Amino acid sequence: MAPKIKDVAKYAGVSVTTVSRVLNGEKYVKDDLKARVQKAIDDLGYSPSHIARSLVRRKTNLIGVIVPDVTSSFYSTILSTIEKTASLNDYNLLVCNIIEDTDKELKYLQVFKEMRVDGIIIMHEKINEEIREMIMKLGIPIIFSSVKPKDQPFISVIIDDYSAAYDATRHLIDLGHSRIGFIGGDMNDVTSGQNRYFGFVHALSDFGIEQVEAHIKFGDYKTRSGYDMMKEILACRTRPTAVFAVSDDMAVGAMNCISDYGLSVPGDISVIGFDGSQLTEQVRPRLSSMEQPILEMGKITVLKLLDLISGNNATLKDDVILKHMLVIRDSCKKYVNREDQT
Amino acid sequence: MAPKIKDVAKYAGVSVTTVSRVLNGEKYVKDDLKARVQKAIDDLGYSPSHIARSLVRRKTNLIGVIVPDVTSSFYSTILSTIEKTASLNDYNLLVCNIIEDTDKELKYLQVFKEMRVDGIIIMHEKINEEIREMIMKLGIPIIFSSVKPKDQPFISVIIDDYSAAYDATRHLIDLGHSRIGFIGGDMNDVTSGQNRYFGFVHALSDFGIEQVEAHIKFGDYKTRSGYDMMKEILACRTRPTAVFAVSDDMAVGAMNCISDYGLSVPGDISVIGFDGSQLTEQVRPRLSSMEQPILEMGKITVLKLLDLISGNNATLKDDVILKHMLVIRDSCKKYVNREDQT
DNA sequence: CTGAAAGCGCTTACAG
DNA sequence: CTGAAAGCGCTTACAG
Repeated sequence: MAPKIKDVAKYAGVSVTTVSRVLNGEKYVKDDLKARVQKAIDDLGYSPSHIARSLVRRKTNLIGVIVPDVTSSFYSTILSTIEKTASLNDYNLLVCNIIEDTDKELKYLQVFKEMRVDGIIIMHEKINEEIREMIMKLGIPIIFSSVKPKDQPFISVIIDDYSAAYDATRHLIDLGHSRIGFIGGDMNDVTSGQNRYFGFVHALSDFGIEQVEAHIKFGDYKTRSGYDMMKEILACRTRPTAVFAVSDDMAVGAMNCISDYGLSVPGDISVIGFDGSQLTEQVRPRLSSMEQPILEMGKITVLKLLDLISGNNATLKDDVILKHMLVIRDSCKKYVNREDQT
Repeated sequence: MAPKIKDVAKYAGVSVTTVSRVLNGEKYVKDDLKARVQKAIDDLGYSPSHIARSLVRRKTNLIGVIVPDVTSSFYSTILSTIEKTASLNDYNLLVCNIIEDTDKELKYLQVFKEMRVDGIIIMHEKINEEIREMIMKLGIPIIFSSVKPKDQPFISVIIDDYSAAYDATRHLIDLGHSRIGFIGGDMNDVTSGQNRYFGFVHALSDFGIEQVEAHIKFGDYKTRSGYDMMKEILACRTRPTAVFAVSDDMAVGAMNCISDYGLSVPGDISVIGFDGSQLTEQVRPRLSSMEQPILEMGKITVLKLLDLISGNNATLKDDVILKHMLVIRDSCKKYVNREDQT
């Protein structure tokens, strides 16, 4: 059995109170006692039970994290920076991977409650009434990262998805494209579904560009659905000359589809993605993308949560809006009218 | 403040012992009492403190996981299946992301100790003396997943990396290639460095194929290094007609390099990867790969660990060796002698 | 079938 | 500066 504080006290010939004091770096311990205790700790290889400490301190230094899909390039990256920031601040992560599974999510929230985690980070916006209620009842500080669920009082760290989508579309327009396809997300998602869609639509209308319904599809953010949606778009009589997909994964799927159908990116169709995941550099042509500041987003999410936990309520009610950034790579080119060419 | 067991007892008019009993589903509680307690629990919205329970039960249902890099396609996939299996068995994951940072790893092992995790999963094999000692002293059940550190008494769930690499090389040989490049891992890693390298080398020699030193490079398993190593290989006077990279990420880097240099995969150079990550399907051409059974590996790792935790020591000393599997996609083709062609 | 009491391994007033 | 004692929120013999 691992030694306990009592063993250390006995070994050092002091009270457990004194041992506790040197453990917690309190002053008011004479140097010689402190030294004896330290020696006892070293000799016995003692380390305090976090469990027991948590119980009395009413603080676990645990953060529960709900990720929609760790295998996604975007989420794994934001998770890695969340982990890093948490670790730097002596917090540990209880990671829960949810793949659109409300029951599992409820179960995990229950676990978070029983574990008495100090805070929670959620990275999806499919918050139904049941989950919403659960969260409210929990009474645990919570922050949403990269999303902002509809009509919820929760704090988010996000970008302005509407403007980001607008700017991405604008980029294609600036390149001379006027037949622009769109592969959106789930329209039940406000942040990554609706906002990005409306950014796209409004950019089109602001520049007097016609919206072709058949060129507008909605996927689930993953590569596979980007592929499938692109396939449907390519089946149309007239094809778009550019496509905007609201996730890099879908954009890559779209690129693959285009190339599997014997067309070229960006020769025949330009493609722009969204997120700024590492996939953008792993594919050829390298994918232009409207990037989220992923590392900063994860970091700020944790810092903000730690603020909430320590009760810094000043101005904490506000969302943090980070800046998006267009990163141009090789998947988009200027539109050239083929007929003019000949 | 959240209600405690005492509050429930008072509300229901019974002792805390009785409440505890219905909480733990013990028999020997009269139905009417049980009903009253259940009602009290529901009315008060009570849920037991996992912290307090852990303290007395000496069991936390926590598994500490050390991942070398969650943003890697391979590790995020194995992590997701580990999480799934753990969750199904009512275990939770404390996730630690290590990027070759011994200090952080030691710190985390210390945290695992203080947290009194029930078990540990480690997914890298860079176990130096310090870490080894730490692990031994911990006295916590531990399993290595996908790797087997050199000269350590720890149990691993792995494939036969030597044979897998041999078979991957053999595939290229069967396709008629005789100038075969190799992008290996860290030769300090027995599993993914040495074993794969020797599998490659022995396949060559078994088939009487010359080993060209200039075509043999070593990276760090990531896309970037696959790119850089391929660049060095391409700088040689004679180029290989096929390349085997010991991770899919590096293989993709190699493919990208080849294509950036105006050559084609598999037209000019065939490429085969290793792991079977989802990247294989996300790139074009789709990457042939010597695949590890990732999902099974993660699952078995957890189940084996749970066995260890519950003290099933029978035959537990043995590693689990899973089967590798060659998955042929579009990145390799039969070698055709250009001179014969003309 | 039920409850009072001890104990899990710590921290924290309180008293000296 | 130091220690005895209470308490964190549970479970588990033990007794009845």
